[in-house]
Amino acid sequence: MNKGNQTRASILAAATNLASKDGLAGLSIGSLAKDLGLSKSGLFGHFGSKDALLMAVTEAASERFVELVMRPAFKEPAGRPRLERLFENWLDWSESREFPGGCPIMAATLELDDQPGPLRDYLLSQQQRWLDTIAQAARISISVGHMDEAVDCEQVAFEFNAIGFGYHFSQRFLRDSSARQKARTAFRTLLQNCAPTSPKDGPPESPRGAEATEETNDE
Amino acid sequence: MNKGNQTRASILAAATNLASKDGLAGLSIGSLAKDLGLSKSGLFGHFGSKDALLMAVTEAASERFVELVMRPAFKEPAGRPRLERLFENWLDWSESREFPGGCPIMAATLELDDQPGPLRDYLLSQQQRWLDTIAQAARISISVGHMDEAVDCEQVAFEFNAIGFGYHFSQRFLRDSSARQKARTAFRTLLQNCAPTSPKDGPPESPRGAEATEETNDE
DNA sequence: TAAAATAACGAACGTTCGTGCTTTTTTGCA
DNA sequence: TGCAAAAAAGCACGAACGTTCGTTATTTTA
Repeated sequence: MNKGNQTRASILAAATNLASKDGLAGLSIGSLAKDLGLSKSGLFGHFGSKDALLMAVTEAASERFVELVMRPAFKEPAGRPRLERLFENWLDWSESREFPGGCPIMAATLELDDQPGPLRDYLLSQQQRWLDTIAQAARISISVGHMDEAVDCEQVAFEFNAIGFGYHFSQRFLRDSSARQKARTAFRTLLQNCAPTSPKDGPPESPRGAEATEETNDE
Repeated sequence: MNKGNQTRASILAAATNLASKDGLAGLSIGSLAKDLGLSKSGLFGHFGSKDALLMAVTEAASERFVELVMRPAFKEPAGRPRLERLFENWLDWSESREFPGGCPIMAATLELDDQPGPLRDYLLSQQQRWLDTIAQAARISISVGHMDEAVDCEQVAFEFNAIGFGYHFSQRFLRDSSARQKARTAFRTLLQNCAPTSPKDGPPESPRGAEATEETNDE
């Protein structure tokens, strides 16, 4: 590996750390350079602009997410085990030592929800990919008989994701030490509600997500 | 009302707007003054420091939250209706025209999870109050027979909150037009899972939250 | 209506921001 | 070992940041 790419990588690592703690907006080239013992201009030369640096940080984190969270889950057998693995990997990722300030993608997502531009576009595509992966895993779960056919897979993805957000909030902001257990409990309930009508444990119940058109009073 | 308090109020309103879109970190006195047609120093004099301004914005939003979300829910009968009202009010609040960039409290929460100080302390106390309110409403629901006695109310608060976060994400970042419906569905499922063992509709099921000590492999 | 208090102003402070230049140092290859 | 290329540093810029100052204009109180 070149010297250039090498320091570029170390810059990205330090930048990820900083962005994790202070957000993308809180990431300044000056402080980043000081942390690394580099000059501002020397660091700057590696990326050409602040926006390019932010994009590079985001891309790096995103690729790492695929590597650590998504990819290993596909070694699990299709269906419920894969979904469970996706969930556990995500929690692990969220409290990884790699991100002392929490998942930078989630932080960036909430930071950029009203700031259009290529960075938001990229994040959006990645988030949709993530939700698609969950929904697709749910669809496979149905086809292998781990879930009821009436289950709404988009709804499952929504709730899967919601539990993750709730966990992140409880863990990082509230510092609730039982956050992970609560997230696990919520996730188990979610899967349980999706179980086929004749599972080996638990009584039958009405599967969720079948009520596409329902009575909604307002809106 | 004094002239001073009057402009102070208008400053707070404009600042809330700005913070809603760009986050607390993105709120600058210069741009705020320009928006209002004031001088920087004139605006500055009302608060004495940037931190004080941020705190004032947060307090104002928090008080408004109590007024618009929490308070009206207590006009509903105790139990399930109150919980439902809390939830709907929260969703309404989240997409209120008052906050073009989404709930500033939620944004601040995710922004400050690693920045200790009085502002974080205040937000933490408010968030805990919010979660306590939900848990307490669940406890009352049990006592009036709307929920099973085995229900873990802290767990309910966690999931209630998680659905709200998931909604905020889907609505504001993904721009998913069915976000609200998904959130409603998730919430209805949550309540359904908490129903007493002999409800008038739906088959019996194992109530949640009773598994305090369980097998957890790692961690 | 006169006096006291407050609100708002404009200019300037020192600092940090991102970003260009130019120069020096380091690296990798013939 | 010498030399071109790449990397890093140095310096400077214009703008924006939060903040302080002294002064003027406007309210409020007496």
